[in-house]
Amino acid sequence: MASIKDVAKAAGVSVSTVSRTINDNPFISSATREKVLKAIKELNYSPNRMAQSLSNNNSYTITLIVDIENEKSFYNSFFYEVMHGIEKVVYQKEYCLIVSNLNTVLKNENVLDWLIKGRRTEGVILPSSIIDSKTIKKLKENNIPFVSIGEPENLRETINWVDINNRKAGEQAANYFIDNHRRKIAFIGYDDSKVFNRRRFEGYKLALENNELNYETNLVIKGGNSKNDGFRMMKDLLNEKDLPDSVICADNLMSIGAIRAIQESGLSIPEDISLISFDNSQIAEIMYPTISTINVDVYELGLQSAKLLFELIENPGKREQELLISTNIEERETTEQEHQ
Amino acid sequence: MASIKDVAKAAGVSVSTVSRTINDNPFISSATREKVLKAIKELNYSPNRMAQSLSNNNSYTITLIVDIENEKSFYNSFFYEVMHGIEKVVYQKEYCLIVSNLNTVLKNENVLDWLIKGRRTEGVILPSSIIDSKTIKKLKENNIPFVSIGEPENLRETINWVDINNRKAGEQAANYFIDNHRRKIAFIGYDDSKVFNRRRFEGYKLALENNELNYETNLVIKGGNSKNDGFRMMKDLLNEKDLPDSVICADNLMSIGAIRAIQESGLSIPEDISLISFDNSQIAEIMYPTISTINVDVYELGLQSAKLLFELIENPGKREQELLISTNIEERETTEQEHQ
DNA sequence: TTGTATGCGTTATCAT
DNA sequence: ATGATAACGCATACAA
Repeated sequence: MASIKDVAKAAGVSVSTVSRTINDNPFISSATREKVLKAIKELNYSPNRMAQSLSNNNSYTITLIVDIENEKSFYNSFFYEVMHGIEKVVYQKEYCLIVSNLNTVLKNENVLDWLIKGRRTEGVILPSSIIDSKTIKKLKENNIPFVSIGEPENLRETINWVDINNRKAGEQAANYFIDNHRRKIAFIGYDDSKVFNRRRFEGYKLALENNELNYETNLVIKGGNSKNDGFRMMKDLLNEKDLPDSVICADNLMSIGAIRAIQESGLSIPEDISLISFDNSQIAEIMYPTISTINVDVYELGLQSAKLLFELIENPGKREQELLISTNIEERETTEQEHQ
Repeated sequence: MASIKDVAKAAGVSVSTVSRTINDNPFISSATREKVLKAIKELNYSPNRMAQSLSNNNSYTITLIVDIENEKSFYNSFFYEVMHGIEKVVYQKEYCLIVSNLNTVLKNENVLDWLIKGRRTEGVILPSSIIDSKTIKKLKENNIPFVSIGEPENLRETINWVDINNRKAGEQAANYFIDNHRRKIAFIGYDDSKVFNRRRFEGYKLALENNELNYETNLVIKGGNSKNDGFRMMKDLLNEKDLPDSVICADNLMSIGAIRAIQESGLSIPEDISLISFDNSQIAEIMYPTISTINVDVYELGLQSAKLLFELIENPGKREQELLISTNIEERETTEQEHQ
């Protein structure tokens, strides 16, 4: 493989001149530039990134830490979509994207420490779930810019983060029903241990209040996100004396069980009970009936995270930012479109 | 950040000695080793990977090229699961995994060229779909070991590849039905433009022949893999005079439509028609009924690919290998377990 | 505008 | 067993 020296020799100039040509240095005559460019082409030369890295003290690499509880739990393709958004901007910047699992351990330390100590990354994008004061301290001490995927919780420090606008999303869901003359809007799968879930619930409540609707506690069911959870919660709801005319599922999987419960009870969707869920995956489209959702653009989430990260890399000392990605409603068969 | 020089100074030895200590060189007295180790700990020293890369001419990085037709088509989490398998072995080897999209373009060249020319990768794992003679030539010329995810097609060259044992999988599906005294086994979604699909079909045929069952062409329906495809194909099948007693879906999504069609016709699953599909995702588990599948271990596929890649990296000139990952049957509600 | 020399942090060769 | 030094490929301060 040709090195910068070979090019210099071939072009009859010094290595510095070649280096300047590569890096678009303005102080170079167009005559010699042509010579150099010609030699570069003839030798099929391309700078060695490793050497550039060492010289510039820049790894030209950013890292995505992915949060997988265990090897078999990657059902949820959330991070995969996030990754593609990130990828887009990273390669545009001529950086590389390295991906690693949160619980990878190397030489008795976690990947993040390993990457930082090896000077292999210029910035990191990581899930809010793993961010604590210790991690923040470490990253800051090493001057590694980072952005959190998801709103962090229980944190004294202000950090940069990007998330879906879940409060607005909850509001959107409730407003949609209200616009469609639904008045008894249930919210199932409420789980206040998860920020995104709590935010959606807040939005739901807010929309009710803004429309002077009563907030009925018996229409809010707490629970998890499995299909069985959804089934049970919906059953509970259907056992009440007065039924809801619409349901917001706080997360995606539970909606499948909930729909099943409604169908089993003999009620029809969307006529008797209209249903909306939150999603970004194919599930909503493959079910019978297809599920109306507040569409969550996870690709955009990744894209914006990466953009923010590069802003931090390029302008150190920038103020912390919080960014919320807006959602939109995707009407499918579990809702009807009366209001249009 | 402390460099090897700082450590040398602190320990009162030369940089060579420190380097030897780091690299477990045997010709070093335990006394000085202790001194060096102590200094390393005190200075919190860690070797700079960029410098090691330059000196050793090793990027300590391997690349996964992911095949995404467009930004919105990452529904299928196939590559995400593959990635986790790869990740596992890559970091075990203290390498990094960089991930990039197939159609990323940099400086008028594709990522692969860019990575190779920048000496940023020691090996690459890429989908069979993008492997052609030109790509092979390029990789071989640059001495970059590579392994294909999936059996390649229309290739003169022999290359290293890993795939699911799809023929065996097809056989497994058919044999399962045969063992359960099903005799009219349909195969829907046959698509001979896809290797994995064709292999499954071959296995299906093989199992029939081995059991002296008639191969009935009207029980084989060609088609795609959408839920609507599945619905239509199953409808076609149900319009025949003699119905199948069991159905093998050549791919996952179509099974959802197929099940729907059976249900609409008033037949029951699995009593009247038993159904099996191929999958590795959550879909099979969230449907009503849950779908029996030939379980495809995509994580293992990634893991083995990476293992093979490192074998190639460590033993250049090794003979080409083909590796098939075996499948197993996951019985769920669309089949009954008579044979046990 | 161009060239020379030095440094980036390692490893490897050759002494000792 | 240890040390001095060149080399890896590039960027840059300084000199010309």
